[in-house]
Amino acid sequence: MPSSTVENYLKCLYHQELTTEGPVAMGQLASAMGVAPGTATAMVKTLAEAGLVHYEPRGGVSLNPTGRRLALHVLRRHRLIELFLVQVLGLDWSEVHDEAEELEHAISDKVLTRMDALLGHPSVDPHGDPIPTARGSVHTPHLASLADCHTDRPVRIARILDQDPRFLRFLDQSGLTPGSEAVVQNRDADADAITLQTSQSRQITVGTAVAAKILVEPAAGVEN
Amino acid sequence: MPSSTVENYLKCLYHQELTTEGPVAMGQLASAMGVAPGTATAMVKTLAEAGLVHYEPRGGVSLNPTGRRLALHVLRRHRLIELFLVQVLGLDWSEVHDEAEELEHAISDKVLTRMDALLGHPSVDPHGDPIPTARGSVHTPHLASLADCHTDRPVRIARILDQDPRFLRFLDQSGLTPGSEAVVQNRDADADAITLQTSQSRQITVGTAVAAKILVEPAAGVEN
DNA sequence: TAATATATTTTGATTAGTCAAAAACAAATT
DNA sequence: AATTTGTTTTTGACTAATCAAAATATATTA
Ligand SMILES: [Mn+2]
Ligand SMILES: [Mn+2]
Ligand SMILES: [Mn+2]
Ligand SMILES: [Mn+2]
Repeated sequence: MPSSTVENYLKCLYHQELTTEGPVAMGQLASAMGVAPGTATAMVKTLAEAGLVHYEPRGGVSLNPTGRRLALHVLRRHRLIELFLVQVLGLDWSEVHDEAEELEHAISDKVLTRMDALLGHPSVDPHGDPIPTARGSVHTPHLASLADCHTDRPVRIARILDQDPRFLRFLDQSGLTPGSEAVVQNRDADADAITLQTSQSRQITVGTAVAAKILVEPAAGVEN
Repeated sequence: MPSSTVENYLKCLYHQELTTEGPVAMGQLASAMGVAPGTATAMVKTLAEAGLVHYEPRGGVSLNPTGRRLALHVLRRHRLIELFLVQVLGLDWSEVHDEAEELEHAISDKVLTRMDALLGHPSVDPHGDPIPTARGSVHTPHLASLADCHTDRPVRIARILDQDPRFLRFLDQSGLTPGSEAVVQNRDADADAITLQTSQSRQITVGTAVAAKILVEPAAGVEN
């Protein structure tokens, strides 16, 4: 069975591929994994050896179907665990990512199946990230962000593209958690500022970089 | 932080010390851990180096206070996880030991604390094994076994000294799970046989080796 | 006491994962 | 076309955990 190191590399490659067209460069993988470049090269060779990726020296690396299936299985474990920790054990959504990063390698399929059932076969985790199915498919609807959605129309926060605990706690404080609603009132490109009204009628201003990490969908009952 | 290998060795030493007077021999540790003798020697040296055990070459090894505290902490995690898996996720008591053997190294104190609270600060795990407290004390009442308790008096199964799934499923089938009651009707030393009546009025005969692994206490309402 | 058996330790290797730094390559710039 | 820059790969080394087999120490037995 794959080591937790292998699982982490595969998951990392999966994430990198989502935001990269074509193969992933060694440098990109190395910095995403927080290892030296040579370490990434060595590891990618063993992943290729194990039949999990396609590797072209100096041409980058990409998951093959086997590797992608495994990556999605790890991701499923990760996200179900996160939701479990929040829903069943009452941990804060800002702290579950790091916990899940360890537990995803230790939990058996039997336990995972029970957790999934207990949670009612959920489709998204506490951050709104989609949970891959047991058969390895992910449904990732295209969502606008606060940086590019309609203004003056109620939207519901659907997904947060950042796991940083500080940032998540800030969103909590601001009432910008998945499920809550908001309206973008103004975008000032020069000032890099986006002003919005939360459902608690608070007015908040954030920069574009932050707004782009907050994905939204039209609020319930609102036609797009 | 200690590696999971270190944690396993410490836990193993703790168990061995319970049934050994004086230091634990290298051979005993090696076979309990399922490693070659030389591996045990090497590992014990690094444990001594790390200030967790006292090691006398050719004289055996024993936990020091630091090592024992750590061992008990791992044991606490192990047993709370077992109970959690049974009570919250509905796994069978015969399969939780192996699961816990992995999870005990992956779970944080924060998660452990939540599990403990959710379970109502339990004192024993699904096998009746006492759960060490967070401060590292274990209450291990002296219990008779079916091999040496009174005959013709109702007893309650309190603890099972074997984690083997096959054995645990056999006990399940026989109605000899912790909490259930039984009466020893007859002991035949020559035949190595102990006959008992279960609370479902079934008659069961087991050998001494098995009876010795089933610890009991006087049934409720019965004066000793 | 000497010989033998048993347990323990040492030695030399192996595997997974890592780093630092040198070498090689590819791309961009002059 | 030649040089500079940036990226990738290679090399040599290290740590944790392990094994097999040789060497050594201790106990047992004769
Ligand atoms: Mn991980
Ligand atoms: Mn998540
Ligand atoms: Mn373990
Ligand atoms: Mn147990």
